[in-house]
Order: sequence, then structure tokens, then C-alpha cells
Amino acid sequence: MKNNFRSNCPIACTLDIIGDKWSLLIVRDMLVQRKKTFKDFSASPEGIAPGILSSRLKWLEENDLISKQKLPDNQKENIYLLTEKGIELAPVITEIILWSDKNLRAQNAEMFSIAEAGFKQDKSKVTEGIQNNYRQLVQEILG
Amino acid sequence: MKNNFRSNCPIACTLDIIGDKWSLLIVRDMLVQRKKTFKDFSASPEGIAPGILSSRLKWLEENDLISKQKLPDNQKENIYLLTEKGIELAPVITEIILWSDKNLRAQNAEMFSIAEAGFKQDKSKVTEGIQNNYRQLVQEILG
DNA sequence: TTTATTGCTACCAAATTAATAGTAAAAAAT
DNA sequence: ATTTTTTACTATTAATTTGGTAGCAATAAA
Repeated sequence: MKNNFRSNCPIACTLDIIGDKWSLLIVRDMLVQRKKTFKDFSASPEGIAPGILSSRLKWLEENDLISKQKLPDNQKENIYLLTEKGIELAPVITEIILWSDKNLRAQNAEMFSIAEAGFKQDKSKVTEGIQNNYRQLVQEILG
Repeated sequence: MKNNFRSNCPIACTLDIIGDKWSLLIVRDMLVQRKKTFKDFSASPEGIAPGILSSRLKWLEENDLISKQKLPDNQKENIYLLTEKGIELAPVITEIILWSDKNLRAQNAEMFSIAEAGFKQDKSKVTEGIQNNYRQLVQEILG
């Protein structure tokens, strides 16, 4: 976990870790779509190339946003899971979804919304729900 | 404003517009540091190269996140201002700052916080304050 | 024991980013 | 009025990153 941050600005530091074209989409896949394996991430509609995916997963692991492990009954699949640090990105993702819903829908009528009804009224509740659901998933997998 | 979005996911669409190394830092400069000119942005500690800055400003303008204009009494400086669409990125920036404060401070003791006291207790109030202050700035400049 | 799946790595091409120098227009200074 | 400075870039080239495809080793399934 090298930290060659561009500056001491908290925004710049965050972008130095997750401010690329793919990292937040991997977090989305994990948090919202409950994806866990290299194959799962490869199958996402954006079509990330394997080399890029490989390097991003390594990077996110180095930065403690995700963990990588094999389950005892399956030595083939690697299971990637968000750490608490990664789960805490949920509010950022929530705000991105809301911004997109409000400001980009006109440009992309086909856009699907991850946001259920009630998302806007009760933003932090929905975010917490996503986080707690994910924590439960981790619990189920790792015991 | 071409929209070659990678997918119909609202997160992916947003990242296709602001998901690069620099765009959100320009928005930060405008919203939080009240920077307005090419020179202002160039002076930020992260050291963006002029060619990149130029292309990002064009891109953000094409996507209606910022506007560019000259003031009647100064034909030399270009004044860049956030549009409403740009101002509405404030909640995303707020959440990034909070995440950084909580999860990155250990890695960067020198990190300064844009967040004043009370930020955590009253997140949305602080965000709204930043937005309204900026709207006032725009009003003062454009009348 | 063959076949399929998974998780990659290797390779090369293409695109993007970065660093620096330089230029044109406007404004300020002399 | 003329030089100097400032501002906002563009141009150029080098370096780095990204992207696309093929292929391989290990595990698991048939």
C-alpha cells in the first residue's frame, strides 16, 4: 500500500485510490450486484479487460478496500469481498446514483435505476440497508 | 455533448463524465476554493498540465457542468463557473471528504480537512451551505 | 480420463496523460 | 506609445496507461 498522494487534499487522496475508470464499478458490482469472482466482474456490461481487472483487484486489495480468499471447499475460485473500508464507500455511490438520476436521465433514457422507490425520501436508510445486507453476505460466506 | 456511455448503469454513466483523475478536483477548486480561471486551476497543488486542464475544461463545458465566459471589463481572463448541474455534485464531494477523513487519515497525517467542525453532525446542512454560497458567488459575478 | 471452467498472464496496439516550450491577445507598466 | 507582463492556451514529443486477444495452468465436472 504505497501512498504517493498528489497532495494532502482528502478529495485528491481518495481519487488517487478509486478515481479511475473502473474501481468504483467493481465496488458497485460487489455491493449492489453481490458479485464475488473474477468471472463475475468480467461479465459486467461495461466489459473490463482481464488485464485491467487483474491490476485493479490487486490495487484495491493493497489498499484494503477488498480482501481475496479461497473457500475451503473450492480451490479454484477466488472470492473477493469488500472490507469495512470498502463498504463505507456506499454513501459515495448513493450520491452518484442520485446525481445521475437527476442530471443524466435526459441523456440516457435507457438508464436503469439501482434506486428503488423511496430512495430520495430516505437516502441514509437505503444506504445503511445496502451496507448491512452486504455485511450479512460477508458473514454468510466467511462465517 | 456526445454520450458514448459504456452501459446504462447510472454509476457508469456518471464515471464516463467525471470519473477521471482531474474532473472532480476542478469541481472542488470551483466549489470549495472558489477558483474561476485557467491560472487558478493551474496553481492547485496537484499540478495539472495545461493540455489536460484545457481538455477537461472543454469536456466539462460540453457536458454542461461548467460555463465559460468573459466579463465585460476584462477581455483577457476566461471565467469558468459551475452550472446547477455542477453545483449538484456537492453531495458526492461531501461524501468523499467524509470517507477520506475516516479511512485515509491514518495514511496521510498531513491531510487537511475541508470539513469544518460540525460537518459530521449536520452533513446535508453543510453541503447546502456550500452550494448556496456558490450560487451567491455566481450571482455576484454574473448579476 | 477427457472436457470445461476459472483465473489469470503475456503480448502488442491504441489511446491517454504528462512535461515542456512556445505563441497570441490583452492588460499593465513605463 | 512602447515595452513588459499576464493569461490562456496550443503544439510537440515522451511516457504511461488502457484495451483486445490469445493462451496457459490449476481445479473441477462429466
